[in-house]
Amino acid sequence: MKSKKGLSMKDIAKLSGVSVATVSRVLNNNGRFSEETRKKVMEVVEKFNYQTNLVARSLRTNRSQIIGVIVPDITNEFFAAIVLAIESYCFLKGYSVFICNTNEDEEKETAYFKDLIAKGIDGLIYISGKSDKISKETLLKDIPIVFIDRKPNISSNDIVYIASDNYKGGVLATEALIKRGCRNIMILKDIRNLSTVTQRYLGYRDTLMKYNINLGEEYIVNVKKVDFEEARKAVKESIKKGLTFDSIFACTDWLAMGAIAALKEEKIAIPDRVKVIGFDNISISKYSHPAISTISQNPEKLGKTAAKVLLDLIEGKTNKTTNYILPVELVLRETT
Amino acid sequence: MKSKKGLSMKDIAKLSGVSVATVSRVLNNNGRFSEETRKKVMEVVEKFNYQTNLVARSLRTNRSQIIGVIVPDITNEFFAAIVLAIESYCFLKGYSVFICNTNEDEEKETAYFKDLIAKGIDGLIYISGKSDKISKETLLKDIPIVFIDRKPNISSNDIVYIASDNYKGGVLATEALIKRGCRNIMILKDIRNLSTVTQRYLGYRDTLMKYNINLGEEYIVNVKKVDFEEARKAVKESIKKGLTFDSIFACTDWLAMGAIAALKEEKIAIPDRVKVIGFDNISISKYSHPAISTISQNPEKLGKTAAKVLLDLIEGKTNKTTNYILPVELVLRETT
DNA sequence: GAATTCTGTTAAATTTTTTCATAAATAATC
DNA sequence: GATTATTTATGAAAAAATTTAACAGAATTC
Repeated sequence: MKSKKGLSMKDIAKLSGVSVATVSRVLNNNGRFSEETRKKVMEVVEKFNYQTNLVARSLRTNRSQIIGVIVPDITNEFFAAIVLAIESYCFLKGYSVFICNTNEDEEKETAYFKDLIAKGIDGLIYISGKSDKISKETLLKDIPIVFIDRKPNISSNDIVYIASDNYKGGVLATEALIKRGCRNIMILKDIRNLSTVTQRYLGYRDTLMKYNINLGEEYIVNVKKVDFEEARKAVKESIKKGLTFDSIFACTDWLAMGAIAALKEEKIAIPDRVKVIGFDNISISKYSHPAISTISQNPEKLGKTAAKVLLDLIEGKTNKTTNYILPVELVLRETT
Repeated sequence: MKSKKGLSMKDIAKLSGVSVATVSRVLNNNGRFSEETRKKVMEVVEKFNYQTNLVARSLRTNRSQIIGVIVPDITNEFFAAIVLAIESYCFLKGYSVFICNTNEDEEKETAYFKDLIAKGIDGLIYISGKSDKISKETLLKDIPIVFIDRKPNISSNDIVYIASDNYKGGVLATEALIKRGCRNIMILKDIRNLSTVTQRYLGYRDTLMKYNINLGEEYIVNVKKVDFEEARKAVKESIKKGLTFDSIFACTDWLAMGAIAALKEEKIAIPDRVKVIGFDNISISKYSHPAISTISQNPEKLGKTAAKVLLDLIEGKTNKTTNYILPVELVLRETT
């Protein structure tokens, strides 16, 4: 693959009869030059459709106008929406984004992180990553980092954390069920204690306490993976064990989907005998049957906020390290 | 944001008492060096966790180990699955990917294309892009390009086209409906004549002909946008107009979703009075009510194939410009 | 003693930005 | 109006980190 290399500044300089430095000055509107030379240079630039070699610029300036986004799974609608928002904002501001799917694989995360640094990214957005492993290395290079969704267990000047109000979401979901007469509320959640899930759980727990509801450990049903099948099996098992519950707070819409499948199979009427509420408000929750009540997050806002904060940090427009907690909303549909 | 720049080869050279070139040779396992020096160098490299500056390498070698992916909307599950497959394969092979959402905006497409070239990408995957606008510029720089899904209206040595067998999909869908007794089959499709949709339509048309079914123009219902609401409105309008149809072939699952919503609102029984079949087999089609029969594509295979072909082209392992048409499958569910 | 092999050094190349120096033009001073 | 001071425009050269090619010296083999 021989590549017909494009013109370089040197060529432009020669063609327009000035020095390389002058071309650079004109192109970047930086330093002094006469109107006359500007015109001369720009004519040649346009005639030959000259494009700056961004690799060379990056080497020289140590700035790349590139950020990295590390995300578990872009196939997940919620993450995809966040990424889209990041990408859109970055495009507007002249940044490109490296997309890095980790599938929660720590090794892949570390490998990507190193590679991104070596490629000279200006900043990094970490969506729900494992976040602990890289802490030390991260802090050595100091590019700004923004965490979305999952809280990092490290802190630094250049680190910001952005998430939805998961605690409030847990409260809203639980209260919605209690207001509809439920007392035996099962919570269906990821077994790993991710900050997001933990917050939702705490909202649930505190709300039960507030209403003087006391439930045994068996009402906390953990699944190994946030996945339709896992949820279906777990709920089915609880039914088989004879657990009496009148509602399920699923910490994810996909878990809710699985729970509903189990209930249907057992011919348990929704919402009459058991009510269900999910979390995330992914599109499927609206169109599945029955339509799932849920707590909606705003992934666009999460993504845009993250991108904005990161770019501001990169460009030195801010250096405050405040965290952002975005509001959630209760969406009532047919399962409650 | 002062950046504590990492060590350079020069530092490693100094620290291990050899020359820069020697360090390079050791690191790239290129040229000759003694085992002794190798050890000396690697010790220092590991001790200080040296990372090659990929920007400098890229500048010198004119190779970046980066590819670009231009995609209309990563939020679309089908595209997301393709992108994930691309990314996974690239990661395995040591490439990173720039993700570029265009939202079908031609200007954004062109801007991204230029930027990607300036950033020195080694190759490009175009998913269902507008593909015509950039043709000339594309061919000037000669990096290999692989098109997925939508057929480019240009051809070149370095261009490959990969898609599902959309024609066959159209045939399968239409035959499935005919076999279930349908004769008045509406086709619901995107008004833009994208190669994918056109192929599906031709499959439909030819199948009707094969079975001697003759339908008026009014059975071809076009929507401006592939979108739930558009489909709902369009189908509703056809009903109001008094069109008699016993089935709908929707060229996309999302269109099928909208069609079903319209039918439900009009209290038309599915599949008893009207059967529906979609295209793509996105996850929602399985879980919506009634579950949608559809033609399944294999986005993972599309993405992986595209990535493999592109990387082979980049690395000169192949230079054949064959196109790939991947098989589709009929998935029967409740709407037929 | 010549040819071959091995090892390491030096210098050039990639493209852009920046610093420094010089030349030219303009303004300020007496 | 001549001299100095200031401003403006431009070019030359260095720097950024790496790879590669040319080269030189030493060791080995024939």
